[in-house]
Amino acid sequence: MRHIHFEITHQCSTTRARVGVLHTPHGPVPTPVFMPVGTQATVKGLSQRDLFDDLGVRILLGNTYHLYLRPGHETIRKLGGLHQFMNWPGAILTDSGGFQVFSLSELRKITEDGVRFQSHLNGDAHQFTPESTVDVQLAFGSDILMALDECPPYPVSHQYAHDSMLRTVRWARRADAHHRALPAQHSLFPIVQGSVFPDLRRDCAERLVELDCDGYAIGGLSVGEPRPLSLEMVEASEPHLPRDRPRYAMGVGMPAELAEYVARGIDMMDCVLPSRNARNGCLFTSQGKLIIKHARFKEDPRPIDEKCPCYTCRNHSRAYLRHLFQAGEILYASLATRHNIRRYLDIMREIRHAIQLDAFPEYMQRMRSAPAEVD
RNA sequence: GGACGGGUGGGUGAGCGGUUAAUACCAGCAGACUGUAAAUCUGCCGCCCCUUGCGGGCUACGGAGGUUCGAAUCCUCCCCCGUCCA
Repeated sequence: MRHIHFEITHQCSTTRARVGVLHTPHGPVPTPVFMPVGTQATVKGLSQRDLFDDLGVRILLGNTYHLYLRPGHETIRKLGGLHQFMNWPGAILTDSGGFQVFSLSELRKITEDGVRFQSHLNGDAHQFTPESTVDVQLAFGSDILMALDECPPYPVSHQYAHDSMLRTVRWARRADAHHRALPAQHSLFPIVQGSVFPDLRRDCAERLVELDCDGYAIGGLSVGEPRPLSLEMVEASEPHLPRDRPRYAMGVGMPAELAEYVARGIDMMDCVLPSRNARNGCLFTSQGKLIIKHARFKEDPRPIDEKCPCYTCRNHSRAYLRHLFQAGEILYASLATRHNIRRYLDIMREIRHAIQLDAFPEYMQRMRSAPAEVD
């Protein structure tokens, strides 16, 4: 029984890229798609109207660990689920908390049963298991649930990566079995791990495919490994995943890398870079990155990106945005985030368009020779 | 006129005989950020020199003298500022 149906409409004749539609209970999502990260039921700095109506976002991320701790999944369930709680009309994918195994490594302990977290909010202990994280995500009413996994750091030994990967597979089986036993209308994606070892990646993918899930994720990327390795790990995993299911590369990437992932068969990506970097003064443009706090923009009347059609670029100058940033004004975060998310979504639109025209390799060539930084 | 308190690097403000070119915060200038413990974090921040290293030189804690091997730190005088009493 397939709850999330994936329809492939175009395939690149040269690369492994494809264009399709992810049919979710909360509407269709054109792929390849970039999913903005809304960890705490909000993409920091933007309203749901900004995201859905203005930017055209159709799928967002939420986070199980954070929303379980606050406000609590039962609270969200009582308020009608995450969609109703945050008034989001589009689809929602929730991460399982597996990334917090990595990012909050000082505050957790891994056992065969699951992960015991010490809350970063108040120190309370909370046990996360493959089954409980499915339950929590079902309470949210997520369209796509992620299986609990262990995201190991980099570097890690082959032995550790191997043991960790097998545990992640066992957890995925438990999560899948638990999910199938419930009257869910949503889909559970397991996550391919294996650190930077191609043999483990392949092994992991092959084991997870036996679960016949609606989609598969490739995790454990961008945890400090050299950039090329991230792409190599996708190359090692993707051929072993079913061609007719969506593939989700978790936590990537820089603007110039998006097409690289798509070329390797990736349909879904998410990353905090556009939102976090926006707040920290790093803006992405068609001419490369622009650090808005640089003194050279103090009296620059131009928009962030002359070619960008976003609200921020149509209405405000670099000088004004720099002023807002320097002054610590809250409007800055909103305007900057709106621009960066728009930039990512525009790149994805360009990618889809290029694939539809079967001109994707040429598009990649242009992206590879694009400037890294605004001059 | 008198009595106290105080004048420190762009600002606020520590230090009160050597380890002080001088704590901290702010401002300023850069760097980082990849399934968000992040509107965060890191570095630089008197001038000059050597591409260099915990490198060298110069100038600096209101001003001028003095005590001392050594002073932002102690003494004398002067100039400012604040509070209080006339």
